[in-house]
Amino acid sequence: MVAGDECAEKLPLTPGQIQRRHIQVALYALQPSYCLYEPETSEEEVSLQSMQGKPAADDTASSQPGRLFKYRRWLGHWKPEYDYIRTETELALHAIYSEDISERIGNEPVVQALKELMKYEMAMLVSDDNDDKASVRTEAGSRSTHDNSLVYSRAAAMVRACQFKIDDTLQPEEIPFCGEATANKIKDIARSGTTSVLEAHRANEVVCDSSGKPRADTGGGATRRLFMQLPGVGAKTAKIWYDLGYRTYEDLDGAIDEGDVRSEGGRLPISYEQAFSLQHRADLLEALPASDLTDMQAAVTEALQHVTGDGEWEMIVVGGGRRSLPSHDGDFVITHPTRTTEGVVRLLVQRLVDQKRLVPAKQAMCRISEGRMPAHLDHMREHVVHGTTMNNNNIAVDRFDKVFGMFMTKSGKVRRMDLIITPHEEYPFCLLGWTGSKQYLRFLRQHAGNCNMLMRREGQQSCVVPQEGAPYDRNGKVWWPPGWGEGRVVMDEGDIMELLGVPRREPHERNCP
DNA sequence: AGGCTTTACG
DNA sequence: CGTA
DNA sequence: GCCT
Repeated sequence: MVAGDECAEKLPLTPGQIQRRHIQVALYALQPSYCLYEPETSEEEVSLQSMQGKPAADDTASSQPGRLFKYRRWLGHWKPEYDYIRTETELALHAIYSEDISERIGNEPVVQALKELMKYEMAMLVSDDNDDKASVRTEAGSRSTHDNSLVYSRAAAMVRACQFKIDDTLQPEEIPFCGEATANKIKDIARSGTTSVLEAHRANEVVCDSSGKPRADTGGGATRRLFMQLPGVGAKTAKIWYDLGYRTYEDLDGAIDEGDVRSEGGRLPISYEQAFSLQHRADLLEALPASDLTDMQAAVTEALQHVTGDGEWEMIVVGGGRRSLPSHDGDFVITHPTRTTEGVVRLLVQRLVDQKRLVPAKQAMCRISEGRMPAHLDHMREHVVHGTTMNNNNIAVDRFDKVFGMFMTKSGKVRRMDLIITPHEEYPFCLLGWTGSKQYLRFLRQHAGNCNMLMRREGQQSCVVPQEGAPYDRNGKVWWPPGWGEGRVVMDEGDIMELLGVPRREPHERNCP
């Protein structure tokens, strides 16, 4: 939007523009916690009042106050400042995503159906290796399965937050991210509990798009999704197995028993990691009882104590478990108030394997990644020094040290366990990022204007490391979002949300499916 | 017309 | 290729 | 497929 860009040069700022800046600050926050601060135009003191929603006098030309007012029934309430929210994404962050609520209202069955559709789309996600970027889009505007899974994911989230009971009188404009095609499916589901596309997937049939054309490579959805539930089996492998004619886990068992595996000259391509998952599928597909989480916590704490001689490590459950959902694995963030976390991962893994609590890499999935945040930081500094624009891509990747492995419980069960180790300064950001949900984070990132950061046409970018210094504008002048200043550091997740200009949400309120 | 995470590690 |  |  040309008008909007010019506006940014002049001020006063609209709430939307202000928030875009918070994002810059918070984004470094969000993922690896380093940020390219967007300088420019910021000598003015931004008043809290303007942040609260009074539009700048001249702003109404380029924005449309109240455009989202039609969603008030969905959100369940409305405040004057919402009139100045510009995007569905930002509005979405004002909702609460709690299973309890959608359950009580009666929309949870619709959520589950949409979620199931999303998973089928992910199972269809096999790189159609043919097209170069030029021919990616087929005429009708329908695109990749990834796009479709995004649609379902967002729709499922919107339905979970929806404050009214959905029935078959639903209109497309009533719920964000639900246009005609999605609204029709939702109506089907509300009426009958299912919809044709879903039934086709469940029956392993080829699926048609909204214009009625059969989509290529969409057969076998149910079977492919079944196979994909095994750790180490992705969309590609699932499709290969399906295409070879396997339909059940028992089929795969049989192939192995008969020595019909490819590594022995047979047909079935299966890695030892995948074979391990298949063998222990009963354990791995089970939801974890709380006792397993405490078991993991105790074993890991002991190991940390043993390899560092230090008992002050902090370890907290993240992932679905922290959002009070039953989960199929144990996710933990580990930090230490004073000690360096460098090099701890390897020692930790070694100890856990020695203690027979972690299945060694030779037998099953056990992946260790050592983060490279220092390298990343150097990289950014180099760009700042040279005044060049750094590719924003690097901001989005997670560079924490981590382990993805198979844990043995005391009761002899095999469970997936993820450990993420972070320096103490990064702790709140790491927590937020690993608590999810995935879709909540997508909204957060999109709101943060992830892309805008690299779209600076000119000028320098300042690199700001949280708690090492203040953000600057182009003139070297310090600029902080309202409520923030020199001495204040991010202490918890809520601070990050505040910097991003979105309401604070407890973990159980971030359950976008 | 083009954005929707993104990419390093094993 | 699969992982978060 | 939905949004800007």
